[in-house]
Amino acid sequence: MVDGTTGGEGLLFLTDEQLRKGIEAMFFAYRGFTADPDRILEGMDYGRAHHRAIHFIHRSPGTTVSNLLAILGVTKQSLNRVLRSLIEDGLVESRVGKADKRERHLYLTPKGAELERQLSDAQRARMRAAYRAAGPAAVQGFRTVLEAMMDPELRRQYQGLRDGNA
Amino acid sequence: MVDGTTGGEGLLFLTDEQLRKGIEAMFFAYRGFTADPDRILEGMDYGRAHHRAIHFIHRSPGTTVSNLLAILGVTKQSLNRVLRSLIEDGLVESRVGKADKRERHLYLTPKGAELERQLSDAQRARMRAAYRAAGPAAVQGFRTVLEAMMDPELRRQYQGLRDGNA
DNA sequence: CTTGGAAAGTCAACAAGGCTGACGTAAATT
DNA sequence: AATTTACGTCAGCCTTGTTGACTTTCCAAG
Repeated sequence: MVDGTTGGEGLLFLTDEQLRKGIEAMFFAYRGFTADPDRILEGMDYGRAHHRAIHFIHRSPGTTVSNLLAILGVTKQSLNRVLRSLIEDGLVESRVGKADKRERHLYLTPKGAELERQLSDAQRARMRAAYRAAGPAAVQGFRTVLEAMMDPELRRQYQGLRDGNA
Repeated sequence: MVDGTTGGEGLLFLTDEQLRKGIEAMFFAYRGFTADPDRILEGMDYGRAHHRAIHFIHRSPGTTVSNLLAILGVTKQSLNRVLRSLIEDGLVESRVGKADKRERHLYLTPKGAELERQLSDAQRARMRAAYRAAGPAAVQGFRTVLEAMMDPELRRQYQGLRDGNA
């Protein structure tokens, strides 16, 4: 179907074989991407789901449960299980909203921030090594392709995200 | 720690903020990456684990269970459950090895190949759209960074993999 | 020929982290 | 006053990962 010779110019990067390579690169790279935090989390009572919650609360302090739900793309029951344990263990604080008292605003406690730092240090270290090895131009391309792979809705989450916290 | 001003030249791509963006890009992009096959699989009795097995059997017909184990990075009990259902349903064929009769060589049946095609068509379509939108230079960078992110052992799996099927 | 160990398969039990459905409560909105 | 929204929770289920124990088959070394 895609023969790479259609245009005669440089469409060889769109062959099925090149696409397969890209697909496998995503698979193997994602394993590396999660490996370090996973290693830190194992042994604690937490897993990848906790890491994700902590990450996004750190990034958007005061975010609501609804916002988090939209970003993470899980059900509230699933998120609640994770959040409950984090709150019980004193890593996350849940404050009733001032303007709208139905909402819960989420913050990392100092203890939560400490774990966040530990996890993201590990993840950033790998990322930094990869970036450094690949160079700025490659990083630019990396980000461009990833962005193009996202669902449009998630792309908006990724780019903007200043909305919703009016 | 990383201030981006150290060299005076172009190290801004190594700031913590840039790294965080990269981390989130991986997170959101991976969701898109798996979304289409997941959608096809839901309703069938299969999941992402079945997809992965089918993909790598398609790519390396005649591969052994051990090889697959090494590539997928799961326990044999986990893989076995998946493989068993695929074999029972007639998507995968397991042939006793000629040279070493302990080994099982795995092949897709026509029915298995048909599902593989369906799944990878969907995944490739998204990949192709992303590649096309980003352009060849970006794709080059994308692959370079992903490769740098892999664990060394997995990078070897990714690159080589003509071995092991003596 | 015997035996050690590798490859594969199987059973049981368990955990994380998804899901649906149903229900409750408080607060905001209409 | 009625409805909708935001959140929490209980119960139950599924997929996919895990460990541990055990068996069968088979190759290869002693």
